[in-house]
Parts: sequence; C-alpha cells; structure tokens
Amino acid sequence: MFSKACEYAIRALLFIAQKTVDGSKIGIKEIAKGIDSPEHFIAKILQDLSRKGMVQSQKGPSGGFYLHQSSLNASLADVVRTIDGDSIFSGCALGLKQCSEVKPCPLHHEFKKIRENISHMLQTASLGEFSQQLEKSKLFLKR
Amino acid sequence: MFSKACEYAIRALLFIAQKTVDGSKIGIKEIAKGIDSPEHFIAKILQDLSRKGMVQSQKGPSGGFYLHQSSLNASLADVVRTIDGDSIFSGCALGLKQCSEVKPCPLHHEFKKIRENISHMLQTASLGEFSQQLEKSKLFLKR
DNA sequence: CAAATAAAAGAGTTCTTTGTCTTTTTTTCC
DNA sequence: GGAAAAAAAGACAAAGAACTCTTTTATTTG
Ligand code: FES
Ligand code: FES
Repeated sequence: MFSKACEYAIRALLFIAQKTVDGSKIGIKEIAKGIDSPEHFIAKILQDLSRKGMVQSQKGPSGGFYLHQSSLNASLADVVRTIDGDSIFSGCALGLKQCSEVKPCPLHHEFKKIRENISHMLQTASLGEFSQQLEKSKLFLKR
Repeated sequence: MFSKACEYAIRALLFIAQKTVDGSKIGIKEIAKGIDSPEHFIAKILQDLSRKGMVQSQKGPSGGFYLHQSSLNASLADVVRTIDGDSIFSGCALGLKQCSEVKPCPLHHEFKKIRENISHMLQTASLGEFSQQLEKSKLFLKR
C-alpha cells in the first residue's frame, strides 16, 4: 500500500504532533524509539519533509522537530503524495500505464470506488485532528 | 498495491482464459505481447504458478499455456495470495507488525473497511467469470 | 568564545524486486 | 530417430528501496 518511508513518515508526524502540543520540540532519537523505526532512516525522511515545509526543525541544544499550525493542518494525503507520489490516488490496479475510463482494466470499476475510499480516508482528517484522537482514544503508533 | 509480478500474473491469467476458451493453448510470446510485459519475466511467473497448479502448460510444438476448469474457478484473491502473500488482506496500513483490534493504529477503523472492499473485489469473481466479461464488454489488459 | 548538542548532508551498504540471457528438458511431427 | 518447437530451469544483471555510518553545519549555553 504505502512505502516503508511513507509509513514511518506518517507515524513520525503523528508522534511529533502528539508530543509537541505544549510547544516543545522532540529529538530524532525519541521519535525513532516512539514509533519503532530505524533512527537514521527516519532522520532522512524528516530531513526531506523539512525541506518541503511539512515539518519544522531546529538545530542545536534544545532543538528538535515540531509542527507549525500550517503543518498541523496538512492531511495524511499531503504526506503520502509528498513521499509516494500520487499513484495510489490515480494509478491502475493492474499496472496499466494509465487508468482510463474509456479503456478500463477488468478491475477498474470496482477499484475506482476503493481508491475513492482511500482518498477520503487520507484527505478527511488533518495531522492535528488525528493527534487529538490519539490522545483521547487508545490509538497506537508501534506495537 | 500489488507487486509488478502480481499485476502481470493477473493480466496473464485473464489473457490466457480469454484466448483459450476454445480449448487451444497459447505461447509465452503471445502472452507477453498481449499484456505488454517483459517476456522472460512473465515466463518465470507462469512457471511458478504452474508449479502451484494455478495454470496448466504443455511443452513442445503446439504446446503452451491453458487453464483447467479448476483453475478457471480460482479467484483473483487466490492469485494475489499465491504471489504477494496475504499482507494486503490483513496487514496494517501504517506497517505495524500486526494489525490489531485492541491496539489499533490511527487508520485502523477506516482501513479495515477498505481492506474488506479489496477482499470482496478479489474474492467475488473467478478468472472464468472475468474473462467472460472481458469478451462481452470492452475491457483491456494493456494500453 | 568554547564546548556541547542536535539536525543536515553526503556517501555508502544491503536487500528485494524486476528484468535478461543462456542452457536444458520435454514433446511433437516428419 | 532427428529436427524443431516450446516451456522449465538456472544464473545473472540492473534498479530501487531500505537502511547505516560519518562528517558537517547551525545553535545554544555556560
Ligand atoms: S484502468 Fe485499471 S484501475 Fe482504472
Ligand atoms: S492496526 Fe493498523 S490497520 Fe489495523
């Protein structure tokens, strides 16, 4: 479904959102532990997201990662698109070069609905909203 | 969603079903052309499916691939499970080691429905039924 | 300013997937 | 039985994804 990088990215951003509601910052080691991901790998991914403005960071002592309001308003769809591109939103289920209504593959009509459900799931809630639910209900970012 | 191997496999099996309704057989080169896949790659995949009894083959002149009735009755889910395993049917959207109802990830409740839709799409129709529709309506296996 | 801290950057490594090429085996058909 | 046809098998190559390690840069704080 998603690439490993994308899975880690989503988990990391939700984790950061959750841990920095109080305006603090959180370091890469804690993040890696918190979401059970390889430290240097998630560091690379966050570097990338940082360059693209989807997460904020500060170097030096008492530095770390955090999220601007604008980043909190981003949807998971934005994250997925940034990392995996939009194949999941518009690609053909059977790998035809172009999904097409006029030359549909055998799964097209059914798959179209599924893609819409996925889009809806990723588009509806923002990082901020998710992290609120993370606090309230019992949701998990690692096992 | 699916691996390349799995995409090619589905397309190939549907193509074979379609081309051998009359009891004939079809060669690997035609299959590769018919579904626009690398010839030797799809050959490997069909070898594999053949060993597992999901497609039938015969060597020598006038040989080729075809499908027993039992193979025609297989669902796409069977094919996907054979090649990609069952991660798509039961894996966690965010890559947690185990999808779990009691320790759900933030996407779990929504994603569960989507997984069910995917299962349904793959489980419902058999290869044979798909290939009938391929003939009747205008469906495509390459672009 | 110096030392310490933390992210950024860069350069690899390893593993998996995808794809190619060559040889072998089986079967048919003359 | 020999030639030709076709899949099976095996070994390899290329690309991409996932992951690691080292060095650099920026920032803080005493
Ligand atoms: S053509 Fe395959 S999903 Fe649209
Ligand atoms: S726990 Fe992630 S999908 Fe079920």
